[in-house]
Amino acid sequence: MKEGPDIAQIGALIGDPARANMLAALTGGRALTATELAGVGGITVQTASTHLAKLEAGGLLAQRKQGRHRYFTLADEAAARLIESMMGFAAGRGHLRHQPGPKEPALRKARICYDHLAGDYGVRMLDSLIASGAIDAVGDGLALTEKGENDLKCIGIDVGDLRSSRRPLCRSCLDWSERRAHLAGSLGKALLSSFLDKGWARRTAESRSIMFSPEGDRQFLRLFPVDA
Amino acid sequence: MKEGPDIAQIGALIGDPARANMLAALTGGRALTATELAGVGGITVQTASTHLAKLEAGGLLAQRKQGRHRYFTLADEAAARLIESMMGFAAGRGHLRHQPGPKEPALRKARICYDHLAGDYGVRMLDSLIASGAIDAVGDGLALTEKGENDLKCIGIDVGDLRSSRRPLCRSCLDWSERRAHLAGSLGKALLSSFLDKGWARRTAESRSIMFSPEGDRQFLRLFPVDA
DNA sequence: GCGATGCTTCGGTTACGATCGAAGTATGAA
DNA sequence: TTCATACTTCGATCGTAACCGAAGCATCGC
Repeated sequence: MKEGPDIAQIGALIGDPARANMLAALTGGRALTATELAGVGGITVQTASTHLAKLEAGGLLAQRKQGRHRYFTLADEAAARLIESMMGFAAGRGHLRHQPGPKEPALRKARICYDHLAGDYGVRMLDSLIASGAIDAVGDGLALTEKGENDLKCIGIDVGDLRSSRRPLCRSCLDWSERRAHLAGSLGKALLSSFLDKGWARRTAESRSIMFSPEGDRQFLRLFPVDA
Repeated sequence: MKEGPDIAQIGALIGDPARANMLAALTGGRALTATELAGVGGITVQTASTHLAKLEAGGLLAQRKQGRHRYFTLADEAAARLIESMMGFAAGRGHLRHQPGPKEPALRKARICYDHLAGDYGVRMLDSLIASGAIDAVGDGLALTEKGENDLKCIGIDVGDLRSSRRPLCRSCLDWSERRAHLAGSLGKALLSSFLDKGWARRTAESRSIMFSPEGDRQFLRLFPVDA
């Protein structure tokens, strides 16, 4: 007389309105912080925190700690498909909205994140490096390929030097405006430095935004094309 | 600032353990009565009744009243897929069992239901008629085709006579042992009558079971093959 | 070091809904 | 008709979990 309880567990997780709103907001594929998700759910951060812990324990969410933020995403492809199939079933009734992100366009386009490039351009750069085979995305990590090492040498970056530091060469960093990964690590730092050195871009005094010159813009877009 | 509430509603419906057990039991595709579902859920019939009403209102279940029973099934293909995708997601954890049905083998094989054939043979007959194109299953209803009319004439059933009565020619009737549909209506009655007339089968005195003779059995199985 | 921010944990309140007993309705059988 | 079965509705109880205020960590920026 024993039953299959797990379907009830999953259902109950999704069944709370606040949690459902959070999950729906995450189907956009972008990572959101606990505070943002609290807003989405219409609850306080304390309550959101307990909800998020339950969702994570239930295998629906994954979190990624970054500084003092915690970025939450749907756990995996399967979780996303489950949520979407439920939204599909509920079609004909209520809808849902998104909630973009950032404020200043300049910050959104390109800015500094510790020591590397973030924003639209940062995301674009990593996407392009992966697409060209310069970087392998293995699971959550990033690895420079032999081809990538050669490509970088062509634009004046000697990876050998970077390897000597004990800091990781490539690290993936979650972008707070794009909510997708960009390149961090010593290589990310080196790339941004090279852009600044070449005069393609400069830091602004008061803000974190990076201003690309017209020529720098052209070079950057040529070097890191997006085809998709 | 408005959200998409329905996913939470669906989740909450599935999220209750008793309801989840009922839904899981119904993924077998067979219809179950409220009392049986109460047993499945480990609750009393009163509680089950309210649960079933909610599930029906939520679009997950459909019910079919038959005599003093109410047979519940998953509402449709979409509902079944949703439940199964949730069970798939919850895979690796709890399982579920089935709960067959009937008692006496003779009743299970063939019995009378008002005036037509029920049980394994009744279900088999309808399946075969549909497979051969004699009957079209359109939605919940059944319709005799031209081919079917000719086929029936060959075995001595004149459909013209049956049409003259105001009783529906074909009706689908839910089978309490097989939990699948068999053929009722005036055609169902006529078919059973012809079996009895031919001496293929006879009613038993004390029970509702129908006893097929060895020869009748052979003829019936030849006439209504199952290929799948 | 300091204060500010982002998030979690703790404690206590509150509300919702699952549950069942009892009574009511519908159908079938005798 | 009367009784039995299958199910629903009503009413009341009770447990669980959502919720928030306050306090506790952790991290960042200075």
